[in-house]
Amino acid sequence: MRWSKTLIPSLRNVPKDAEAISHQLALRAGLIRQLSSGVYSYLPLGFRVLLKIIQIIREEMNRAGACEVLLPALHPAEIWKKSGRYETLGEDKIALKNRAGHEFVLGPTHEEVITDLVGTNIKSFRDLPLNLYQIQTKFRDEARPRFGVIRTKEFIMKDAYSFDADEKGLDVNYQKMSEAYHRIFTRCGLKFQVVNADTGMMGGKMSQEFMVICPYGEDRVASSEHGYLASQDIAMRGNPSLTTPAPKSGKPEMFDTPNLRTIDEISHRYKIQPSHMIKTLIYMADGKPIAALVTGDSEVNEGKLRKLLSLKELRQADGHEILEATGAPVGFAGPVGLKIPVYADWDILGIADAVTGANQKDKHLKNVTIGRDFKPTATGDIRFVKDGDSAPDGKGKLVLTTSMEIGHIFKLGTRYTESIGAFFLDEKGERKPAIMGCYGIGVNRILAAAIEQHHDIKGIQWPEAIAPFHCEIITINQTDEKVVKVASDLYHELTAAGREVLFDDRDERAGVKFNDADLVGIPKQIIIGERNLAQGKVEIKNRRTGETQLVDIASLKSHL
RNA sequence: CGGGGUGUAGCACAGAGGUAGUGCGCUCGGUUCGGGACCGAGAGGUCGUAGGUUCAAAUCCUAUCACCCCGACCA
Repeated sequence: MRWSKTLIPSLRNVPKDAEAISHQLALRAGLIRQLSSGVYSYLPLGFRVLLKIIQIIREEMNRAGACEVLLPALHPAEIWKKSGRYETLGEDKIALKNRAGHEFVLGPTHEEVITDLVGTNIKSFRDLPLNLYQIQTKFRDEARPRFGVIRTKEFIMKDAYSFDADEKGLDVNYQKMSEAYHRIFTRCGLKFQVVNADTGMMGGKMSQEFMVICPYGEDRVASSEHGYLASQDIAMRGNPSLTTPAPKSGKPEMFDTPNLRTIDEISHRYKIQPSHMIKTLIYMADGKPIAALVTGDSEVNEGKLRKLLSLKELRQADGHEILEATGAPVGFAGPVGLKIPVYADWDILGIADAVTGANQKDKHLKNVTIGRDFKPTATGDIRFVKDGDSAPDGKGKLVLTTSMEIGHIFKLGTRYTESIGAFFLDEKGERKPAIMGCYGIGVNRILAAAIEQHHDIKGIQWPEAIAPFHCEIITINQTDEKVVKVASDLYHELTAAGREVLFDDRDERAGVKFNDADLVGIPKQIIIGERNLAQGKVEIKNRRTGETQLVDIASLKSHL
């Protein structure tokens, strides 16, 4: 590809307000262009990277025994309604209507359509197992697109769905896919780890996330040096078994806090450590109010609380419900005198003489001590883990790292096959729903992750396997006939030999071309200038190591 | 959906009631040319959009839209 005939923008001349490194470099190196919030065009350089990634995914899916299909981006809402997920899709869903008034969903995910498709095509256990995948654009009306290409409204996903006759079969497929994912991400040059994850709204029994550690991910992973590894959403911690210190005070005392509702406001105003405050949150648990207590510097993990209490539904109470449950408006709840069940995090056992809400408008209490002034219904691990918490196995401490999710695999079970209808007859002639697994990869995120993990101050250092080109030919002086002749001969020769070559044939100064080449990050640079040409030599530079070598033109190919 | 911010040339920004500006990029001419050159001459904008105040609005007011950031949310 000739640089001058390609849509590569002027690389010095690109917005520099981007947050994530991958976003900034993707813009500056001419891979992408923003169209609107969370929607990007891929320019030739970026698109070639996507194609490389897609090719690797195809090869590995094939090895894992999956078959490629292509499902429509528009799904009849009827199918979604059957799964029960349509109503709850909420913000995520982009719906359209046709002229007849029928509603369509612009596919945020494809469990429903694939299950419908498979359901009408399988009859017998002999038709299983089945593993189908596609690589397709997904649309999600993300509330907040972020970090450039890392979270977008429109993105390319490889999604695979397995259907099995029994649990054992699902385990086999799940394992195969897990191995395929390991190979894919390794081939793409990524360092990653696999963590147990929350199954979230998808339901199902088991799921694992493939996480890439980088400073601009949205997710946090908790790990211990003894091998504990889990997403922060579900990470547990060891019981610190705290004993409550003896209170220094006699009894709780009320004080005025006009219009001070948040932990921040009170800790600032009265110089109290947030860790010495009891944050009291009111939830509606299966329709009944409960209180959850954590220290002021912690956050309640609703997922953990829900599990601990075996609840179906848990949501934050609204202002009206809080007033009813505590007798005070939002911001003044506290455990003392509360009539509803109170669940305290273990941390609360470790503080005496704490500050908390008084259940009266504009009032808080100080000198509140657990056990003496209130008795929780139960204590447990109900907050998000923090750096330095002890690991749940009691061995070592937890460390949190920021990371980006690039793949997710689920054992779904029969949720969709039952509701949408994908049944088969087993050996005994019994009608059974197929057992399903689903497996997703964010293709664009691999591109972002690769940049996050492979760059330096000058630009991108593409891993060989997904670099947009194998090498870049740079002419030092595009007006020198001999240089141009040698360069374009070489370009044609290498291209004919199957090498992917970018030919920087612009009439720019050498410095500009060198800097652009380093920014774009193609692994090998072939530098052609009259000085070396006089000796019949050209220079090869390795982008990653910076090493250069002078070689004879004739022997160039053997050096690439 | 809540809180904050920004919309002026392709990009980054300045202008805070009275010829529409600067830097980079772009075009042309010349000198240069192995790590982001220099000189000279140009082209390019109904100042996001709509309404209002005013003799006069990029500037003040109102509404609206877009984008960014922080939260809420999130396969």
